[in-house]
Amino acid sequence: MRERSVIPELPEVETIRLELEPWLYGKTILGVQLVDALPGPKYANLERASSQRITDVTRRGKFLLLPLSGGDELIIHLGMTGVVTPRRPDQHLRVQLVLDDEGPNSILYFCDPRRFGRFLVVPRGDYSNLPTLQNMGPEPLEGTFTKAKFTQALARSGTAVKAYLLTQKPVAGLGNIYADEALWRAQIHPQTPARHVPVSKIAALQSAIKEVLIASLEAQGTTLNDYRTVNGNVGTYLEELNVYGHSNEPCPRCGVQINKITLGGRGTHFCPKCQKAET
DNA sequence: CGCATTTCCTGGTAGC
DNA sequence: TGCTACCAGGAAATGC
Repeated sequence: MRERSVIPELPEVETIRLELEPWLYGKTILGVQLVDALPGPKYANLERASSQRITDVTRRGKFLLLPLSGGDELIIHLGMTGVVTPRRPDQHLRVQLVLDDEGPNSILYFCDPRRFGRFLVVPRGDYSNLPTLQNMGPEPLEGTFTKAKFTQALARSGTAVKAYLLTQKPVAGLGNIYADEALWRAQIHPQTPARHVPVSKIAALQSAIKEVLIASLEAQGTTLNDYRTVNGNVGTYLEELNVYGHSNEPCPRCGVQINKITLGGRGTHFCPKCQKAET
């Protein structure tokens, strides 16, 4: 297990899931403690995890879902800065899970400097207190992400397509980085109302989303800052980003300067020439 | 109900 | 150097 600094979207969460699986699968939780965090909805029912066995390590969008043997489910969302690690962090420790494991991996630490993450227990499959998970669209890399469903979802919203992608409703797992990258690939202006995305470009957007996520998964995600103390691998997709973080640099496709605007309160990067507004 | 805006939170950094 | 001000953003809450 490693620590890493990312803003976790689907590729980063899946990379983390792949590392967690061999560690956590089948382990029993012996105890759980909240540390430097107040009880509340972000840590709901955590005490229930104790004495249950982790029967699977799965993911839905950006949520890690760990079904437990007693009929519950442990849900971990990393937010912006959440880290799951067997190494005790120096600060910002929020939760520790004691596992029936010997040696250096016997405690799982959840560290979360900005406190945007969540670490809670629900009855298995009961997402009524997690509306984003409850209303989440299809997994982008599974067969359920069809052109027909995607077209219908886009038609339902007049919101700017970038902001709509971030709701997780048309498709799961996109965050600020990959939404910008996918729209650039498909040559769609981020401000275009979702239902005005030309029919001729919907398939391109669907493909772009899959391509960007697959390429990032292969690179083990994007690591945004230059942690020098990290041991272990660091996602390298940062080098392959075309627009995110590239404002005022030339568009790799046409050479025109990349613009940065605020959309839905989020930094949004696009090429004003390749990505024409549809209004 | 639909959509836009604000809130949460703190490390990093720009500017003085 | 040390201070202030501001920026980053996933999801939920709030506002209209």
